[in-house]
Amino acid sequence: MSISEGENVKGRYLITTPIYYVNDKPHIGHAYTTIAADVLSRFHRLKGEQTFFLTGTDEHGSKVAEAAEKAGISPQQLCDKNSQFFRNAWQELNISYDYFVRTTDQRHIQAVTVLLNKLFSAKDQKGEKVVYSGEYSGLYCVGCEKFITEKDLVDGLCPSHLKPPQSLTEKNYFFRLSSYLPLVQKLISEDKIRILPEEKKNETLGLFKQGLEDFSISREKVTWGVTLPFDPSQKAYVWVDALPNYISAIGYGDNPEEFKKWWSGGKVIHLIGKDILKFHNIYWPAMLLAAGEKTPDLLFVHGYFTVDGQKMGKSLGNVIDPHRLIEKYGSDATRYLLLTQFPFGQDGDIQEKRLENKYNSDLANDFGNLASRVLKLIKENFSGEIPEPEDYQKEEKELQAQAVDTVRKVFDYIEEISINQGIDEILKLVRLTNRYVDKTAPWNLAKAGDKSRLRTVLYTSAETIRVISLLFYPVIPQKASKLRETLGFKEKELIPSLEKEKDWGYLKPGTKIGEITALFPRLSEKEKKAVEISKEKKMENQISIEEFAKLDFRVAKVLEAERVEGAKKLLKLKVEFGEEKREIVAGIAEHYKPEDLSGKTIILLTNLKPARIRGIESNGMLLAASEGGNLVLLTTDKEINPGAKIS
RNA sequence: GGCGGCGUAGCUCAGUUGGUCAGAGCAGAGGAAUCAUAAUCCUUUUGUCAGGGGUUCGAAUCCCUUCGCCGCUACCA
Repeated sequence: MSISEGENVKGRYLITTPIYYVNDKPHIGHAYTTIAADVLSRFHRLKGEQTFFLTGTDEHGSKVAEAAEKAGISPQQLCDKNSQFFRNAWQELNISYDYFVRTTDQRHIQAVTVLLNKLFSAKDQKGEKVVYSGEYSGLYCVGCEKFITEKDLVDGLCPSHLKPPQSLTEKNYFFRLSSYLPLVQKLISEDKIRILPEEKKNETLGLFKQGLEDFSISREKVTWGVTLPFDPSQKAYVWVDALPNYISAIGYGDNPEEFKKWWSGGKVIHLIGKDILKFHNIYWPAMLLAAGEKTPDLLFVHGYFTVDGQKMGKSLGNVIDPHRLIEKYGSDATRYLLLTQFPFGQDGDIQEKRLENKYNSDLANDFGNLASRVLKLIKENFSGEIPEPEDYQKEEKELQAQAVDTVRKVFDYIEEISINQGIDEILKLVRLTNRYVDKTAPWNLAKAGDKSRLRTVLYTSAETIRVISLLFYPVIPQKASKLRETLGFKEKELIPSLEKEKDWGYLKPGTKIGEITALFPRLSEKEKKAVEISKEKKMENQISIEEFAKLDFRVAKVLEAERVEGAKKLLKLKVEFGEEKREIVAGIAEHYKPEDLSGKTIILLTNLKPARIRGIESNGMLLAASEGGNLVLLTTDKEINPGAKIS
């Protein structure tokens, strides 16, 4: 057990995003996580810390194999193609990853093989084998030749083959998660594995209470995957294939020194979305412990967002392609806007209107215009050379103190992954500088011919803008560099360094400034409309008559009823309506005895998606009214034939 | 049903351990200024801090409870 050897070298970071499944196209959700990771990485590099920023694609699994077959190409070709989409998107967004891992890379496969062997030969504290063979049972579609989950079913049928799946059992290898749960739980509650935000830590700890079962690490029927070294008839299942990307990319399988440098020698930060919380917060540390490796230092779980109040989803057609935002706002502004819509770590809503507002107010009006006004004043009054400050007065000293203080605050926030607060501090400094410029009114000093005071004021303003360019660089790298170029920095200094320029006075008087252009041109009303996607907002909680008409309610008669074995609340009912007979399961056993039900007239929703409850398929839902602990069945006021439609 | 989270100005949200905590930004209104991307700066309206009860000298902040929303989960369907 090597948790104690995790004596971190200060200032070395491994920062990761999840690896994205190649069956998806890059969307705004992927972009969000990746941008955040990029911003964090750039902040650490700015501090001069060693940083390894890792992202990549997850490429195995039967879904990929299927998609490839459909497209008439090999799975590898499909992966090559789709993986490239992600790299293109990241290039557009200026993502500075150090390594792009692909689970179909030979080196990844090798690392997974090494890990699997390690796990296979590992024993837990009680001396039991960590990996054991067992049986996995699930719903299997013969057409697809794979297991499908209930969620994938449409009307109880496999959506691609329109056949009911069959229950099937296959041999699998399992990971003895149970042996590591107490330790993982302890590490999490003691913040040895830190989980942020705090709520997500609690949520994770809550999972332990619910009981977690050993999980399967292999599949027999899958062909596109990593072959188990100890059983060639099986492929590694997603979690033992995907999660190890974090170590394969830094040399777990082929470069122990490099691996050690980053993994045990650095602070490991995983950025994840809340959908994969359980796997990263529990499975992954457990696997690492079993393999004798250090557990991650920090798991940051960020939120999900809705778009204009609606969940994002392919079916809803409101998936935002990062391209569109980049076209409208540019790469830097897109980065800024996505990160500032809501606190990192919470769920939030993205609204076109708010993106526009924020672009204009923060970036164009506050920041861009500040740079413009100050630089133009320098150009006009000092023929484009940074003036030499003379006598710093109270106003200057205050602004200086604020600027220096902001640098400290921003880095403090970033250390805690509070990206929003960090950015907010930068914006505060921008506003402060605008206020300073207004208060000192350099244009009046120019008119009055007070050159001495004017020099001091303009130098102070420009120098503060330089500090802002330093702090803003990780968020908006291109624009920040552009601004630095205008401030007169040469190539090597376009990328700032905290060490060199954290103190006041880095900007050298006499430096010739460059050509002044608008950093973030304001969006005109026309441009706003050009890309608008707003749709009629539906009244919440109201449905249309068409929607109601989709519900097929019928009068039905109960033929027989019986208890469901082992279930307190469930009854299995045979019902009849019109010509049709059906079996449904209803949770009414605590209120109705089976013998009282036969012959009863009920109201049945007939076109509800079937569901398996306690192994029995239920093909409809009867209506009942409940209040507190009371429940009564709905029936008809007078006799009517079963099958009668209700509307 | 269980577990967890959330509910603070029109909007997005800050409010560590209870005592200037009733705030910021945006939007709205009025004004100043004119260097600047018609940008900036100043002033300003709205809040039973979801409702109720309790602990306390004192609670948005702790406890109980009700309501609403969200997530996971279950013998909901």
